[in-house]
This record gives sequence, structure tokens and C-alpha cells, in this order.
Amino acid sequence: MGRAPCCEKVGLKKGRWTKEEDEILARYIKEHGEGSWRSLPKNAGLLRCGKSCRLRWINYLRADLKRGNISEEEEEMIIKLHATLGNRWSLIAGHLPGRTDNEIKNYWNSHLSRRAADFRDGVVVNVDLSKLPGGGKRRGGRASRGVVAAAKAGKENKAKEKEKGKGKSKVAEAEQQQQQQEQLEEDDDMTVSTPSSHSQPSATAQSEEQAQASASGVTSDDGPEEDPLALNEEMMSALLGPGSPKLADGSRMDSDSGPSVVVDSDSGPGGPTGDVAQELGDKAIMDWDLMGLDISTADDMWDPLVWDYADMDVVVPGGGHHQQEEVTSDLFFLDNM
DNA sequence: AAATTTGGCAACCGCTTCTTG
DNA sequence: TCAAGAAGCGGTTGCCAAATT
Repeated sequence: MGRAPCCEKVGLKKGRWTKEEDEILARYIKEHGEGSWRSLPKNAGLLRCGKSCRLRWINYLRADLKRGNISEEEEEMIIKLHATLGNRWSLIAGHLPGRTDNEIKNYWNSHLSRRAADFRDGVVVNVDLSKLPGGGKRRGGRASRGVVAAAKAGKENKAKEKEKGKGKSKVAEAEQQQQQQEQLEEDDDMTVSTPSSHSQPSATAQSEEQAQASASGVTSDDGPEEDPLALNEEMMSALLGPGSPKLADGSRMDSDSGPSVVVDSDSGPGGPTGDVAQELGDKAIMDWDLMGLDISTADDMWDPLVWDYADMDVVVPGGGHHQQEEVTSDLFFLDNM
């Protein structure tokens, strides 16, 4: 039996909202409060779908909305948050009071993604996540209620989830995100922090790996103990400005001369453990496969995946190999742009 | 000045998750 | 425990105004 449509579509108005409709909706919500979106249009006398009413209210009519251009601070915030959270616009919007997920999403797509593309021209990494366990599909759908609830409830929820013996629950995930948020809030001026643990080269590589993992839903087996938001300055400068990752020999992989890296785990029945050996243009050859990706414990892409970099190797024509950390670092950017 | 192209934004759509009976 | 309803998220579409030809 099919599920009933969210609203009776016949006879309902679509398209732009009129001033009159806005007034009706705003007045109704002012009197009755938010919620009950399904019945709202009928009660308010609007020929609109409940979802449409909700969207109109959230994205346009709400009193606490901040209208006007996105400031540079907000823009930087968006970039930084997107690097960590990916396309989870509602979470990003949660850090920007008065801004809606839709607004941020549009701003990203129309302004920031272009800048990201400028950067990405240097190296294009196109990992076919569909081959990963769970289809590599981002979990969509409603998250905020659980996330927000978890964020509000905080640690008590965690305790409950532990009691239930669930694995990596949404609540736990939400709490982890909450921790990230807290980290962000601690970082008041939003300057890029470089934890002391990053002072050692190996630690830096590890943090980058974790940051990458956090953004892509892939976590290292060491757990998210370090702040995935703690991008180092090099990463942020590359992220925020023109440029591209440095190669081991000091050259840059830019759009004019740079290689186009395509990593497509088109691996057949073997899944992500199959071969990935792709040409990297005329400058470098990435010769690695996903043998290093241990998916044995992963139910879906959000579960912990363990990378073993032993099989990763980037051969630079003219001699030399890229270190694994550099590969990881590069991938981090690209995966999050 | 008219036609075409481009970019930004509002809104819609499909899917997923959460809630409730 | 399960099914249906409700709510919300992210991707996509389409309109409109500005810019360009």
C-alpha cells in the first residue's frame, strides 16, 4: 500500500508566493505557532501544500532571519564548516544565526563552489563512492530532529544509547557533531587553529587524515579524538585562496599544467578492494588501489573505515614519489570542495 | 533596442528518518 | 513490532533580472 502523498496536490497553488499569502501564513503562525504543517494550509485558508508553507516560513517569513548579503566572516565560516560537514546545510546553517540552509546552499552553489572549482581545477579526484558499502549514498532525510535533540540532550542521550547497546547511533553521531560545534564555538574568532599535536609531522598527517575522514564520513580507527575542524593554516589557505596542493618536489598541481586525477573504484565484484590505477595526466601517476581500505567492519559509509596507506603511491614523472601524507592531504581538500 | 546568455534565488520534489498509535 | 503519518533534508528545477552580444 502506497503512502499517502504529503498533501493533496490537486487544486493547490504552486510557484511564487504572493504578499497576501505571506500575510495569511505569517498571521496564522503568529496566532497558532509553528507545527502541524499538514493541516496548516487548510486551517489558514491557504491553497498551498503544507511543505510549501513550512518552507516559505522557514526560508522567508521567520522574524529572526537575517536578510542581506553574506558577510566575509559568514562566508569563511561556511567554507570551513562545509569542509568538515559536507553538504549538510542544515547543520551549517545552525552555526549561522539568521541564515537558512536553503540560503547557504544557494550561496555555496552560486558563489563558493565556483571558487572551490577553481582550486579543484588543479587536481580532480573523482572517487566513485557508489562502490563503497552502503552504496556510498549520503544519508538524506530528516536529521535535525534527532541531531538537535541529541545536541540539546547532550550526554544523557549518549548514556541512553549506550544502554540500548546500539552501535554507532544517530544520537552518538549527533553528539560527535555537537562536540565539533562546541569546538567551533570555542574557536571564537574562527581563526585556524593548529593543535600542538600537529607539530610533529606524523601527527599532522594524522590530523589531516582524520579531517578528511570526518568530512567524507570515513573515520580512522583511532577515533575522532582530535578536532576534525582543526585545519592547519596551509590547508585553509589553499581552501580559501587560489592555489593548489604542493607536490613533493615543490611544484604545484595547477589547472594549466596539473594532472587530472580520477580515482574511480570501478572494481567489480571485489568492491572497493579492486584495482584503482589511474593516469594522472602528464605529470604524475597515482598508482594505488583500494586494497588499503578495510571495509570489513563497515555497514555503510558512515561506519568507521580504516585506511592503510601502504598501497598508496604517487609517482611523479622525473622521479620521486609523493608521501602518503601528501596524497591524503590532497585528497582531503578535494573531497571537501 | 532586441535577443540571448548567465547567475542568483525561491520553491519544488523525492527520499529518509522520526513519531505515534 | 509494525505501519502510517508527519516532518525535515538535500538535490534539482525553473523563474527572473542583470549582463552581454
